Amino acid sequence: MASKEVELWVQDQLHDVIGMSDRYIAEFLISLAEKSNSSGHFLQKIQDTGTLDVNDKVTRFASELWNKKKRERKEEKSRKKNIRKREETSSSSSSDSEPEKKRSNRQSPSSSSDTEDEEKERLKDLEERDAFAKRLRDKDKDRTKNKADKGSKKAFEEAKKRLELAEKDRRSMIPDLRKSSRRDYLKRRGVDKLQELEEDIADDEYLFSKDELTERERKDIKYKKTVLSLAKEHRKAGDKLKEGRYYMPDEDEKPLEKYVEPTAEEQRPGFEQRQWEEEHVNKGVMKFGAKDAKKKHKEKEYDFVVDELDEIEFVSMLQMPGSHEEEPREKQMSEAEKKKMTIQDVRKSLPIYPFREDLLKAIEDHQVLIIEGETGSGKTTQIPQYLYEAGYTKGDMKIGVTQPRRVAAMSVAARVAEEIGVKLGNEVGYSIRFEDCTSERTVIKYMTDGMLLREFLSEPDLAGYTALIVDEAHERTLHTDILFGLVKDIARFRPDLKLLISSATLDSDKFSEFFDDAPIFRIPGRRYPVDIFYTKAPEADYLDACVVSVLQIHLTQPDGDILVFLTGQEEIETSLEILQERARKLGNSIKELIVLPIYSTLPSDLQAKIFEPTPPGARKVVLATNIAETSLTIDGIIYVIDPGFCKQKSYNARTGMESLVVTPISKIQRTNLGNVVLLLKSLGINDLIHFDFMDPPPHETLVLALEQLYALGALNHKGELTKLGRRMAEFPVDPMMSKMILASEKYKCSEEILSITAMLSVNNAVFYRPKDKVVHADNARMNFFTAGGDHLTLLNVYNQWAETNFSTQWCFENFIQHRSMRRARDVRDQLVGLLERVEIELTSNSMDTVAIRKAVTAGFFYHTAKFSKGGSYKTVKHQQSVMIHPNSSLFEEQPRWLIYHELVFTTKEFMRQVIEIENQWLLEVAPHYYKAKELEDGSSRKMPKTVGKSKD
DNA sequence: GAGCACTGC
Repeated sequence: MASKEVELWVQDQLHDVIGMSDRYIAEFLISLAEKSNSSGHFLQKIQDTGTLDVNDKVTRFASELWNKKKRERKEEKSRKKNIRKREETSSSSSSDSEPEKKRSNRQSPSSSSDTEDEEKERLKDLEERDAFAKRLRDKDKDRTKNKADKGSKKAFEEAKKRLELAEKDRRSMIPDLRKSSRRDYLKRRGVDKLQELEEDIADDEYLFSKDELTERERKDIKYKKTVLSLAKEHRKAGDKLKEGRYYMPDEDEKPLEKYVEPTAEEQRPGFEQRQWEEEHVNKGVMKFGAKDAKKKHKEKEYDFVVDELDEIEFVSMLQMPGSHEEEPREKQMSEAEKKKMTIQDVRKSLPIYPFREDLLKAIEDHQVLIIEGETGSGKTTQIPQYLYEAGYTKGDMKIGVTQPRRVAAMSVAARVAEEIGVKLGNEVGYSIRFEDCTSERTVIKYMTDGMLLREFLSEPDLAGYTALIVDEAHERTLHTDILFGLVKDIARFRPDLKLLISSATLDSDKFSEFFDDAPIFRIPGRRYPVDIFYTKAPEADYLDACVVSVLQIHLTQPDGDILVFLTGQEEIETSLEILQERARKLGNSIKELIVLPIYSTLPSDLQAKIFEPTPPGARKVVLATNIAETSLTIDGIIYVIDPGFCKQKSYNARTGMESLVVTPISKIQRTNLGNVVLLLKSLGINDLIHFDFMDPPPHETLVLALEQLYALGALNHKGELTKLGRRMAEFPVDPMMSKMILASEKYKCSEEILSITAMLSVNNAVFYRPKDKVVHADNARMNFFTAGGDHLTLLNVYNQWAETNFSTQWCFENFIQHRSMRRARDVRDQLVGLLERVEIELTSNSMDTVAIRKAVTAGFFYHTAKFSKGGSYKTVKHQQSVMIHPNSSLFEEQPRWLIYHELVFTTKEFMRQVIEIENQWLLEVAPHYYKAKELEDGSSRKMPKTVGKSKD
């Protein structure tokens, strides 16, 4: 936990060290220090950001800060005790004392301490809450029995499809490659990188010559040397190498037939035949980013290219060798041979296989094990099977495996089901939001980490599991972080539960430390060699460079589609135009170039175009945002152009220190913790301040979340979960939303509120607004405007869509994004189920917009703003100046009082999704939070009367 | 008068 004291100290020092100071920089440096395992390491990290010249001052500062943090951590550790009580929330009085104090000062309805009545009410509520929780548990028991087969066929097919298109490994490989390419690009930007590297090595040798080096440091130095020598060789080779690259062909020269000196391999007899076979095998299996071991082809087919016309300067070039290189490349097998390879053979060929026995032994010996292994080592698919084969699932016990992404959970489960030879959903299943493909037979269960978190609600001790694998732990989502704290705790009182934390190389030490120095099991080796090229990417005009690269590839390289990563819609549209224009100019002299854009807000029918097979003789270019990085797979892509730029506007990014922003400061600061707090409280964790987070969120963020939950009525004045809070926890939405949903019971409009919630949760992706049809799109949007505000407009959209029987065509005609609507429907369906679960009836009251708006107010009274002057608003609690977003239906109306759904800071502080309310409602729905005095209008003029019916 | 992208429940 970053203490205020240290932060202030850093801010102070910064003036001296870099001549300026800023809170965010201070926060950033502190978090950097926290993540470093020595002050030297910390200094290196500072250096890596490329923003500070490392001089004496900086060095001294770094060492002081690191030591401060170290001391702080020590103190923290000794203070921490596991205070948590594990039974279903007891009504004991152990609770957060801090927020309580704050609350009683500021917000308690009566300033006096607990009256008798209050105490009675509290106890009654707790009783009701526990009774409710028990009912839920009973319900869950019944339900798990008939989960089987529900929707599993559809899910099975879907997963199969996904599997064919994509394997998990390639999904994670591409982002890894991109990440490392970006990281290195940033690290190495500068004038002469080679020189710097040389100096670096010299420095290392000088600085650490006397120290005992760790394995990694040795590796690191060796790596640097390899890079240097390769790069030097490359330089020497100079033009000779360049010739092998793209160039603009002369008119009469056929680029593809350019003569190349035959290699030894080529001179061996039968080469052409082999080459032909290879080509055809590859045609069959070539897919974008297919880095997986199963498809057997080498990685070299993908070039990461960014270059200017004929000036390609590699900053560094190296091959990360694969441990299996000495074996014949399986790629060279004939198709018939390939088929012979049974699933078992494939399993045995994975890098993890030789370690099977050792691994099982280690798992047997240790309760918690950190598993470190490269992507592609087979850990995700194999370890659960090893455990299964070793009998860990005897007696209907389960092995749980978490994945950070839905598709990963699905496709890996499908893969493993296939390997074991069972139907997906039977012994092997997966569980993700909107889709539960498991049955009572399921013993290996893949799921998203968020799903496991939800599972805690109904099974707080995870009694059904003998082993839990947290895969891709290095991705560190908020969910996994919480999961770590929970499982670490569970492991203490369930010694039979095995805990495996699987991670790529970087962070295993940190995981080990967190899990009380758990041993690390390393799986060495990489299945296939991977080539990485870093280019000295020009910072300016990189868009142009991309376009040039595309054309170069098109003109000079063999068939195969191109994928270009760009940062946003605007750039995609620009390059689309340029490419089409240039291709047109070249006319019939070149093969057809099909340019297709893809970004998240593009309607799905247009998105689908990128999956259509490329016609013979043509080449497809896909211009994509990061969307393609993780969530889709395109056949036929052979060339990937990645300029290494990543737009990352963080909440804090307004400091002008852009290079610092490359590392986001903390996900937690941008996330609403309320949800998490509610979940933890529901799990009986009362003392959140001392919850064992791997990286604790800022203290204030936690306290704020607690305060907000109190105001919403989810916690009582002792910080205990109320019945309302327990019910709210069931909903996978932010607390204000779940409060709004629960409040709809009282106003008899739960149907409407659910629709609104669903629509709000697909935020800002409802209306489609293509650049070339702005006017039409805006008109279409305005046609949906409904008196009262944006929530009602969204409701209107949903209802109209529902009336057309959820028609795609209708969406198309009305500039509505069908994909978002489908998601809204999924969300809504889920919410309907949950509403039933928390014992609330579905009721509809669509005409009474006052009721609907009151329900909204009951959840969002925090977000009240009052008209001030000059078209601007002031938030009631913080007197912050805000504006209505220009897209809002109330942009011109400017009602006196309104509730906003969220604040976004772009060019100004905007309220997005606003709804008109009356100030009196605030007293009705949140009397404990608002005093009548705060809500005085300050004007003699009365508000237009709209009570009972909305205008219009 | 606006406008980076993506993941998860």
